[in-house]
Amino acid sequence: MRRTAEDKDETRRKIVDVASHRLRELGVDGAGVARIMGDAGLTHGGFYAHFASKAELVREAMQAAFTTNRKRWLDGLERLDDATWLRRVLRRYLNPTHRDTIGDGCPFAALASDVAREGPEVRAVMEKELLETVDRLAEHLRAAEGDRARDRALALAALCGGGILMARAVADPALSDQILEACQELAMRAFECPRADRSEG
Amino acid sequence: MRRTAEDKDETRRKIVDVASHRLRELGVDGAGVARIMGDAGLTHGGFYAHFASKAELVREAMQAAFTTNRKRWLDGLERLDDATWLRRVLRRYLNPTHRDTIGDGCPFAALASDVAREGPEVRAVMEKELLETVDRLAEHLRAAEGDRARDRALALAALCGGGILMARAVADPALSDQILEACQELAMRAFECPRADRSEG
DNA sequence: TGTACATCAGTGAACGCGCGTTCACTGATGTAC
DNA sequence: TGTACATCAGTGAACGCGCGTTCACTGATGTAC
Repeated sequence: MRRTAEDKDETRRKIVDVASHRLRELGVDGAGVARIMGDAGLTHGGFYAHFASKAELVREAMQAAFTTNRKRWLDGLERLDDATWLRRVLRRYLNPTHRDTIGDGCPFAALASDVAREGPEVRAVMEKELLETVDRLAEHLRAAEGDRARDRALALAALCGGGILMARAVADPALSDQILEACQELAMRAFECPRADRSEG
Repeated sequence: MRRTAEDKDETRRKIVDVASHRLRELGVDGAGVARIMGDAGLTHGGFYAHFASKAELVREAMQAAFTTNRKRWLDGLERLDDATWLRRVLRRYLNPTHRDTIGDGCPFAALASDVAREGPEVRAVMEKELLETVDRLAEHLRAAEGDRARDRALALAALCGGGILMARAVADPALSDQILEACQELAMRAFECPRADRSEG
């Protein structure tokens, strides 16, 4: 069954991709090596031909999830003015579909309390990826906020992540929707960009 | 070794108390029945004389943690005007000591992404307890926000919980402190109560 | 071109371990007479 | 008051299970001659 180096790379990417979804859905403890390998169409024994440990996979999968998600939230909005840009990003992120598809969604929201219990290596990956996103947000706050743009972006990220987390932690769907709306509104107000009407795809 | 009914109640309370701390520290999966019973000074076999299942304990422990924490954040501030009250609550909650003592801290922040993966019973407990806290916050926003007080309080809770979660998820202590400060500042601005100086215990 | 050999991605059984849960038991206590 | 019995909180061994990890192996491929 030997394949070329390219085949091996492809298998490895497949494992990371599956893991990035299963980790978000099931948590770091909940997503086992055997389950991930099985979903990638492999048996669990071969895992250590690709990764030194589960911890290494967790780090890579988290990184991959962040990369995909940044594109999802931020791409395609390049030509908008800052206020409109922010409104669009908030509406994309604090969104019922995002809330309901945890396996595809924001890895901070999916894994925040798991990562708080992990060691410094995992937290370092989370930090690097969060800051990458925060910097992207800060670019669009700089004109209004100047030197405080990064601090504002940190708090905005906390509000957004916290909003999704709270919306997922309650039982009543109507309340959950209300949380998402309320977080959007507070963010709009904090950044002085009044809420637009509901039109947009 | 039979004890009176009062002794049994006390044992049960002890188990719930230990569990409420261990769950926050180690997560729902990480805090095992044997570990919790051991820390309560018992053997694990006796667990089912007190609880129908681990899930039942998780629900009770979460509830107990919320009750203790509400007192911790909200008590002793009764005579303050709304703006000062909010400033004090934010400084108590978005606090490095709170961040560093996860086992004693806010159960939403400790367990948010765990609970997002749990069934409706656990989420119902989380919802009930979150709303109890949100109502307490809303009382102090009503004068300024009127009918929107509850929505504002929901978003404020998301910002605070998200702030602690993010502060715990990063590796660099200085950045972590900065996140806590930035969240306080954004909340102050959103509720138009300018930041006071650092004095207060 | 044909044959022999080396490589190594992936297989599948097995390791020790801790999980939630069950259960026969022990032994201090409360109750009945 | 003294004795016999019933109660049941707590003990500790055991259950099946899935975990992360290890390892001897298989067999398709690339390379050497």
